[in-house]
Amino acid sequence: MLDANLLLDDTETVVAALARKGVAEDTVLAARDALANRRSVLSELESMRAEMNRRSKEVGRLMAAKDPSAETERAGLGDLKARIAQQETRNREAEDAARQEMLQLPNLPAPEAPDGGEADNVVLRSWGRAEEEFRGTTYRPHWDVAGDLGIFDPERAAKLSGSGFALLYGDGARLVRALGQFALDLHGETYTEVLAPHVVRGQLMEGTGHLPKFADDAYNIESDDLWLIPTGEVPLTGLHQDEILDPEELPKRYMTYSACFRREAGSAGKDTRGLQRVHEFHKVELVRICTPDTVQQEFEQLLNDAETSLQRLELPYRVVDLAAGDLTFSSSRIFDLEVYAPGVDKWLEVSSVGNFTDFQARRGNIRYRVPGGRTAPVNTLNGSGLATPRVWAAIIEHGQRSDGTVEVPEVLVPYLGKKVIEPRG
RNA sequence: GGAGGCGUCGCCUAGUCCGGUCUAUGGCGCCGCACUGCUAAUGCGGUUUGGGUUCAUCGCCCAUCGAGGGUUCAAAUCCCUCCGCCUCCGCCA
Repeated sequence: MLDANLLLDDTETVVAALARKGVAEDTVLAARDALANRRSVLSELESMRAEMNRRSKEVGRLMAAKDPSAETERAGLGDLKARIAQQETRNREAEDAARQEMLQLPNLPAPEAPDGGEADNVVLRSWGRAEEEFRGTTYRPHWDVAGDLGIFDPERAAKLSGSGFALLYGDGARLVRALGQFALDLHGETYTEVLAPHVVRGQLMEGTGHLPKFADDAYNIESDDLWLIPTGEVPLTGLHQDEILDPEELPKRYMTYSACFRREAGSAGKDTRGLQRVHEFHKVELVRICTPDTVQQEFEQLLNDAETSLQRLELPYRVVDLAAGDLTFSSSRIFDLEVYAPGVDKWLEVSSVGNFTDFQARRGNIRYRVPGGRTAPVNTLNGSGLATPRVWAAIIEHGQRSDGTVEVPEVLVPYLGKKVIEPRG
């Protein structure tokens, strides 16, 4: 949620900033007008209530004094009561309208984010072997390698749950668990490990910005009015909803290894082969909650943490600075980490490290006590510490050998219990 | 799933039966000031949250006693629905 006062007092700034995210000026102005209208309706309602409160107390005094005019005064309040009821209806409508408009507005992009859309994303740096070095050698896609090893079975996955689900066996399954364990151990010094529910209230989804606009992307359990989390970000960021935190206890750093559920509505058939895009996967998510004055530093550390995971796994990756028009709804700045997968010959997005400034904090009502005594929204950040399906695919493609076996990165050996994955017997 | 109990401004707590001086009591904690060589103790004052008005302060106004409705001139208090917690029973890993 944007700061209502900023939108009211400095509409031009908001219009200009959101234009970079592709939001039409009319949309912003509509929200501004809805806010202004709500404010004037509420103001009117409040003065009516003030009058009612004053005269009601007077009735009480007159009745206690046995004053005969009490009954007259009491009866005279009926009209005011009716007018207040009408104004309350108007106020409720104005408030709902303003809220709906505000929930539709995305976060402001950071001034430093590049202009333009997806085509204008900037590759900041690369790590590991260059893409060109893989030319001249034939790499098979992970679904072929893993299929032949007998550790990946998309056909039966479809039988169980429909298209877009994964089914892994033996070392394939164990590799997922190894990756999760590896990432948790790697980041355990910095982050508090959390095991949170995978099923949450809509309020939490709204807090992170996944609702109401993107309801079609998430799985909803209607019978209980609950949602399957699309990312561990949702419960971790939601931990402190409606709380006022002591600045002494900030920053808070949490991580969770969780399943993630995504309907991927609208993206069917696009780069979906193998494990590139699945409805359910496992991920270690990193979340930081801090004050605005430390957010930049926390952001850099978070990016560094996400990169460290890939470096330890010896996977070549690049850091992409997303252009304003390609930023997600709730973010102000995002650095994507993309791993090069030689089998599919593509850069796979494996982590999206984002700064959400106070946008999620406003939606989720997460505040801290400013030294002066006032409260202010905190800042939130998150990024994948390790997302298994695409990293899993990259490891299979990089480690494949001519005899069909797969050599895994050294750091995973203790977790997998072996250096080479061989065909399942 | 069933029965019962409970939910008050950081924590504990009074108030709810019987609606109006509740502008929500008291204690603890915390903040400020005074006293004091320092600390402690003591005294005085302040301390829910959100919004509005104001350049800002002070002040004033509105809402807020788990949430949402209802009754009433008036609701912490009466009625309804929901949520959460506790105890017992059932079921179960």
